[in-house]
Parts: sequence; structure tokens; C-alpha cells
Amino acid sequence: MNENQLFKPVEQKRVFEDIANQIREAILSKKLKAQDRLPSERELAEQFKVGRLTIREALRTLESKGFVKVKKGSGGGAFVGEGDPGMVASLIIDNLQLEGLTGDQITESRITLECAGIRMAIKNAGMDDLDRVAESIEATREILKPERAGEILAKMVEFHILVAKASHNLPYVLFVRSLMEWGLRMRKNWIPTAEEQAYSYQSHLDIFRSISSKDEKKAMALMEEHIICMGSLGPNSIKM
Amino acid sequence: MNENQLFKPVEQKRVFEDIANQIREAILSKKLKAQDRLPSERELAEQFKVGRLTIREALRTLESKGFVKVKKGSGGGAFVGEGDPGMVASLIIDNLQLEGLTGDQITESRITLECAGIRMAIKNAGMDDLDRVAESIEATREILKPERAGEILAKMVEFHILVAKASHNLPYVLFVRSLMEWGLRMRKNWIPTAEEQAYSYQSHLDIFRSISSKDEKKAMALMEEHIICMGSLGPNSIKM
DNA sequence: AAATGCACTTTGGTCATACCATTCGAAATT
DNA sequence: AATTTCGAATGGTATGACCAAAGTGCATTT
Repeated sequence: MNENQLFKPVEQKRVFEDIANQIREAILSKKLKAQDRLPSERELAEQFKVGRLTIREALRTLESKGFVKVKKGSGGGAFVGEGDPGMVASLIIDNLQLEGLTGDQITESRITLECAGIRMAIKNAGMDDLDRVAESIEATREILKPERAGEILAKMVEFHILVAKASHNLPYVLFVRSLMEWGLRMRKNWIPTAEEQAYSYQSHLDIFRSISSKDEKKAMALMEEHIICMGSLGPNSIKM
Repeated sequence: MNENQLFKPVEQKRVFEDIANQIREAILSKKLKAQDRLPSERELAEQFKVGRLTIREALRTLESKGFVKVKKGSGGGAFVGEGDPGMVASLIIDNLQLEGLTGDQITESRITLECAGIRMAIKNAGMDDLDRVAESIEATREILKPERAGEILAKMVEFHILVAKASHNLPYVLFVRSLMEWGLRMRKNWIPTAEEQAYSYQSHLDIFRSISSKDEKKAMALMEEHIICMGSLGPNSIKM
């Protein structure tokens, strides 16, 4: 690392970056709250003394990172966002893929995180959190029919996310969500067999019961086995 | 969730989004490799049959997400990126902050992840990985002087990231990196006392030795204590 | 021959203007 | 009062122009 360099390269800032940063800081420091509406592009252009295009480029970068949402028409404009976990999860996977992510790494980190996360879930979950998991599992049973097989994958993912949410730990939820995002991409159009569906359902149910009864060891063991097993199913088993 | 809807709202796509997605897909599917140069904005405008401005907006979103890097001047243009973990880590924290992240949640997820990660580190680390950690710790000792206190924070963070890298698990490294990013932000301009520095140094050394000798339990226990202790130090201890 | 300096070309950065499409709300109509 | 209509606000796109930076190569100087 070169933090000891005497000279650092001059940062050639672009105007729209500066504007984007000003707005970003205002949002992060809560000077602008969620749902607040920014002035229109034309007004911002006047205020910042730049062209409208420059404002647009700043808003584009902010929008793409979830800081604002842009709406058209009268009463439209840029509105301060509240974060977009889905977008971040997607971006996480995109970037990891650029770095050379493999399916094995996903499975390994899922085991590491989700097993460890069970401890947080058991510690922090309220009745409502567990209820939501139970409901989701119940809803999954309704779907265990050949003609609704297309919906099963989303439900499988939902279980893991709901368990993560039971931890009430935002970073952890986001991480799990991004790991699940990978599975969703790899298995697009994948229709699990009846056996695979039955296994997944039963496995989720067992894990849930262990968590409910606060049997940490058992829940972790079940989760590990479940992730390993699912990791070898479907298109996922083919390494990237 | 409403995946059962009969009709979905017509997706009002913006042209630049479509273009950005086409390029994004090309990059993710490796049709465009890292370092490849895209045609100039003017050429792209011709190819896509749109105005140059539209191309620019597409490139802006791609650039802000790390898919491309843009250089000026002759021989410049948009070049395919290789991912930007630093940017992603920063974005992760930004978004979590928008969702209402607290310092306690960071400490909790750090304990959960970094302790569990020790297992991966012990399992996957090669000699070179351990050497890098040892070097970093050694370099930290050189800095344990009042006049170089400003550099100490970066070194403290480096230790945790190097241990994470020893796991050879890309998602995990990124997650740890983002959690450390939070600490860096909260403690900007924080100068630890001599005692705090000494504690941190000794603590890192102990953890490293436990990992080297593959003493999983001890390493995890030390890491947990270390994270808790550090969590109560500096500006970090003030909740957000 | 090597180093310097200068002009030229390419390419992104910014501005200004114009026009379109959408959206919302107020006015007009029934 | 409900509905329809229309207009103003606002983002989306296109054109054209000019500036600034960065590389290239040639000419000049040493």
C-alpha cells in the first residue's frame, strides 16, 4: 500500500461527480430525508450554475446507486430513496462475478454465514419473525404441485431470507440476500423434481423447528447439510 | 409478493437503461473482457442509433457500478472494468445507513462473520496468506509511535481484511471489507491512545498465532473479545 | 542522436436549445 | 358531483457546438 507517498496524483474531478457527492452527503447526513423531493433538473441547474445535462449525469449516478428515484411528469422529479437492498444484492453478485466468483465459494460462504447466523436468529427473533417463517413454509406446501413448480424457487429463497431477517441484523440480511441472488440467477428456469421439492420443504421445516426450540446445534447441522445438498442440485452444480 | 399477477405493468424502459443493460450483459457473459475498450461515445451513438447524450447516460450508470472505467483524451474511451470491491463496500454501507444501520448491528455481524470466517481461514489459508498477515502485524509495530498515530487505523483494518482474504472466499472478503468500511467512516480523524494501540497490536498478534497453530476455538474466542472491545472504543461507541 | 517543445487529432466533459412523452391537477363539461 | 379535457410541469432524447485533456508525431533545439 502506498499511503506513505509524498505526492498523490491530482484528482481530476468532474463537475457532475462533485454535485452527486454534495447530494449524496446531504442524504447520508439526513439533511435530506427519504421521500423528500429535490428541485427539478432545471432548477438544480440554476442553483449549481451548471447545465441541465450535468445535473442529469449527477442524478443518473445517484439513481443507479439507489440514493434517489426519478419520476416523470408534473409533480415528478428526483426523490430521496430509502436504500434498495435488491439492487445492492444484485450489484454485489455482479462485482463478485467480475472478480471470478465460483459456485463453490458461494456454497462455502453460505454455510459459514447462515450457520453462524442461526445464533443471531435464535437470540434476536421475536414471535412475529418466527410466525412469518412458519407462514412461508406453510405457503410453500400449497405450491408443492407439478403445475406450480415455477413458483417454488422463489419460495425456497424466501425461507432463507426470512430466517436471516429474524436476526434483526441489517448487514447480515443483505449478505444472505446477495448470496441467494446468485442462486436465483444460476437456476433461472430450473424446475426442481418432486423429490427435490419434497426434500427442500421437509428440510426447511426441520430447520425451522430447531430454531423455534432454540436448538442451536441441531439447527446449524441441519442448515449445513441442507446448503450442501441444495448446492449440488440443478444448474448450480455446474461451476461458473 | 405478487408473482401470481395475471398482468404486469408495462415496463416503461428508458433507452439508456436498455443500452446499459446490453453492455452489462455483454460484460457479465464475458463477451467483453476486462480491459477491452468500447467504441467511442460518438461511434456507439451511431451503432445504437441514438444521440450521444443517451450513450453518456448509459455509460454513467455502468461507470458508477464499476462495470466500465472512462478515460479522456486520444486513445481514451470506456474500458471494461474488473470489479471494484472498494466501491461496492462503500455502497453497501451507504445503503445500510439509509435503512437504519446501527453500530451495535455492525459489532454483532462482525462477531458473527469474523468468528465463523476463522474456520475458513484455517482451512483454506496457504503459507503466503499467513505471511502477509504476519508482515502486516510486523509493519504495525513500526508504527506504534505517537507521531505516526494517524496511520494506525488503516493498519488495524488491514489485519481483519488480510485474515478474511486468507479464506480465499470472495463473498466473505467483500462482506468483511464493507463492515470495516463502516469503522473507517465512523472513526475518521480518530487517534487511538497508546494503550488502545498496544491492546490492538497484542490482540491481533494473539489471534494470528492462534490461527497459525490452527487453534480454532481460541482464535474465535479471542476475535470475539477483540471485536467487542474495539467496538466500545472511539467515536464508534456513540451510536448512530 | 537525444531531448524538448509544439501542433494536431481523438475523445470525453459541458453547455444551450429544442421538442417529445408522460403525468398530475385544475378547469371545463356533462 | 362525476367525468372529461386540457394545459403546465418535468423528465427523456436529439443536435450541434465548443472546451479540455491526453496521446501522437513532427519539428526544433541542444
